[in-house]
Amino acid sequence: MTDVDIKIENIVASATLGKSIDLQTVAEALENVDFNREQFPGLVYKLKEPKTAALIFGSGKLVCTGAKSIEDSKRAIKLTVDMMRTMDPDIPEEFEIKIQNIVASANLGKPLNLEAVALGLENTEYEPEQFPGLVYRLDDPKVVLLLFGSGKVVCTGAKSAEDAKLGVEKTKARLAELDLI
Amino acid sequence: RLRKWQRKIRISGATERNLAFALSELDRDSSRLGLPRSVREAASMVYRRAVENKLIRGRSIEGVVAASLYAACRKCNVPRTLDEIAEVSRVSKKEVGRTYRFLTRELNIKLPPTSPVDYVPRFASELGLSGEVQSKAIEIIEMAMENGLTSGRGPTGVAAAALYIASVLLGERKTQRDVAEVAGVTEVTIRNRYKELTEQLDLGVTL
DNA sequence: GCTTTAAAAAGTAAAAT
DNA sequence: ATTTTACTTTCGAAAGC
Repeated sequence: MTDVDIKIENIVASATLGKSIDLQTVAEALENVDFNREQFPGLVYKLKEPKTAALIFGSGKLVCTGAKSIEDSKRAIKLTVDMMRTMDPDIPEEFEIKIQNIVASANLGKPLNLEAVALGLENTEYEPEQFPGLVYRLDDPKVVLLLFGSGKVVCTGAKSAEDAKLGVEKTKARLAELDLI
Repeated sequence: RLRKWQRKIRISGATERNLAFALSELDRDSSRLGLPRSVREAASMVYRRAVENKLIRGRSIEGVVAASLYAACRKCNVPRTLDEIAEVSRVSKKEVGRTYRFLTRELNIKLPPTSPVDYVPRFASELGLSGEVQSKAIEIIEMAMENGLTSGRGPTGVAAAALYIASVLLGERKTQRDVAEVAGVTEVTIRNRYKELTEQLDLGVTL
């Protein structure tokens, strides 16, 4: 009844190094880097393994996106910071990493009649003219789901894998409760 | 007190000016879209309610007018797409959509997603198709809805494909290109929709 | 609100073959 | 006419306009 397989598709995490960074120096030392201060204050650093992209800021804070597991996300951040430390030895070894958002996909198994779901389910937005998915906002856990006619689902906004899974399970239970699935 | 009174006059003057501007903007957009007076009145009602609830703050009058008109069209079952609204107003599609969501939420306006059926009369008349073809198209759309073939699909694409099929079935054939043009979708979309409809519904004819 | 990043879902669009 | 690329929606953090 509550068995739903979730696949983590993307993780966004942030870290604070506690020391300001000279982005210009980093930008000049590496090739696989994008940096346009006028366009965006962060320097973009991409890793092939794990396949991620890091946004590094002058304040010493950074954001990592693209990882498919929490472990990979942390590993990518450590690799990125190690790279930065080769240019600035003062960057600390220990720093905090916070998972900010987890995007996961799942399949409810049966197709959904989105028109019916839009009428029966609460807190939904469904505008097929603009997007094929129905937006469903859950309060607990505080996540947002995109429901598709195929029965496939995307859950985003979760801070933990547990919440992402819980979000999908609660959605499935609510749909069953309303006889919409 | 005198000053307070003067400010009030100044403010109400500005309020009236803004309302006059909004209504002229509404008239301009409405006439460009060829909308009947009843829809304009419905839109002005939405706009006035937005003003009463102080929903204009931080938003442009043009944007609120465009969103009010978009909502009124849907409520009156003579829908215009966000693209069409954006074209006649000087508001981007994104802004119209965002303001529409805001207004419907704040004013508790609950509108079901646009039905492809509501696009049939307009598209059909622009194509010069008969009432029989329209009825057949609506019949096809209702079958599609019952079989879950409209979930997630754009209403204009479904309406266009249904009209195309109906025109062929009743011997008033229109080209996919002509139907696509009035519906504002591509021929590929019509093709994809009619493939799905003819494959999954018993429409009795091989196209 | 915008800018930048990544990723899935499914529909639609535009450009390439 | 089919394939590829790309944009729509959702989320969050970062610094600054």
